[in-house]
Amino acid sequence: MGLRERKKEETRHALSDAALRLAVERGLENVRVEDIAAAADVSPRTFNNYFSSKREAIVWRAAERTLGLARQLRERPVSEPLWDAITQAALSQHRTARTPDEKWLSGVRLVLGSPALQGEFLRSHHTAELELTAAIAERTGTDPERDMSPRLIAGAVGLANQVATEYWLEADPPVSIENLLREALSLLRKEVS
Amino acid sequence: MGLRERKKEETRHALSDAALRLAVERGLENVRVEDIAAAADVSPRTFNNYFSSKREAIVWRAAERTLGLARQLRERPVSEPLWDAITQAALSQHRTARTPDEKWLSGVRLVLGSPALQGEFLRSHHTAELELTAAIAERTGTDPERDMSPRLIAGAVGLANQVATEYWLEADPPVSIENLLREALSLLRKEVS
DNA sequence: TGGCATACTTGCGCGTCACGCAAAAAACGC
DNA sequence: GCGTTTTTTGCGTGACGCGCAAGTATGCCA
Repeated sequence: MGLRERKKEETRHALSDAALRLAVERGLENVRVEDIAAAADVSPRTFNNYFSSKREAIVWRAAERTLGLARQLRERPVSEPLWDAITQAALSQHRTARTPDEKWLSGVRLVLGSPALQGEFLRSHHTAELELTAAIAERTGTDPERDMSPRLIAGAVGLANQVATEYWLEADPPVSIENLLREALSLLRKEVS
Repeated sequence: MGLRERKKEETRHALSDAALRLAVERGLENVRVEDIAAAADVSPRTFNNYFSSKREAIVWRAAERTLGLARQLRERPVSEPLWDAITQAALSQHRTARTPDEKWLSGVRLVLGSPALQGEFLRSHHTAELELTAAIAERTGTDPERDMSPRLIAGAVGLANQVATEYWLEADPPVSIENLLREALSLLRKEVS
């Protein structure tokens, strides 16, 4: 990977980070694209070469996170039962981050609290689910064009993730997100009947 | 319901309809708020008293549709098993519209095809799911603040709807959406294990 | 029926945004 | 080094979202 591409990745991260940080600090409405660009030491016009809106920049990291789930799933032995593999892959997504990850927490709060960001978030999440669908279909040897089940399973996993996160955010006293996720996944198995 | 509120509803529908129609006709990018307002015979400024963006206006009808599911569910006898009631309520949502409902079809195509609208659509859908969650919790006598299952079931229903619609749109040869939805719901019951 | 209070509409103006275009600058390969 | 390709940047434009205050329609009670 040449200098060119490394720099691009760097800039992308810098912009996304700056966008999230500033938005958490002063609230989404009080951050102009100009500010983000300045924080990443780049011209305002360049910002739009990377992201087509503030929202997209803020949400980008979260989307990456979700794509990681699909990657993790592909790396698991095919001998493992599907649902187990999914559960492990999903759980490992949350283990990569340190437990109280304050930065992520404020990010989640911000995103889930702002209607404008919610839409962007759900959209990116939906896009990432396509990747997960492909990974599942590959593993089960199913054609996702004909059979809805890979898509449905991917959606169910996304749903579990989403709901677990929602409850984790509100939980008082705090609960570990791993437990919530595990519970959500197992409830989905049992209660949907 | 007084004249005042009736007129408001009327304007709201006129705006939403005009927005959808124009967007389908000329493509989202070629419709200005000004055009929508003109088509609904209202000042541009008034448009923003009803909707805070083009996207919101276009998606509004779809959101209403989803809220109907929750309403339908509440009207079903509590003696009926939950999953049956949900299935019937979901199916009836699609029966209210005439089968080939060309208008709805182009709307769906438009919405699912445009990234900007997808986000807005998913967001409104997500909001409507809260209502569905409440309806389910009420019916099962569960506290949705403590127990994730109503939320998960609502999400699963939304997912089935979404996936069924996606496949229905692509199906060649055409398949009835009722069958797809029924299949999605039953796959969710069985395959999530 | 008249008249007042309330709610809705409208015009204006401002700051911001997304993006096309073309020139300058940087990284690459030979 | 040097020409090529890719990226960054500045500028300009059309549109948007919304606050504000004045105008207009509706609801309601005497």
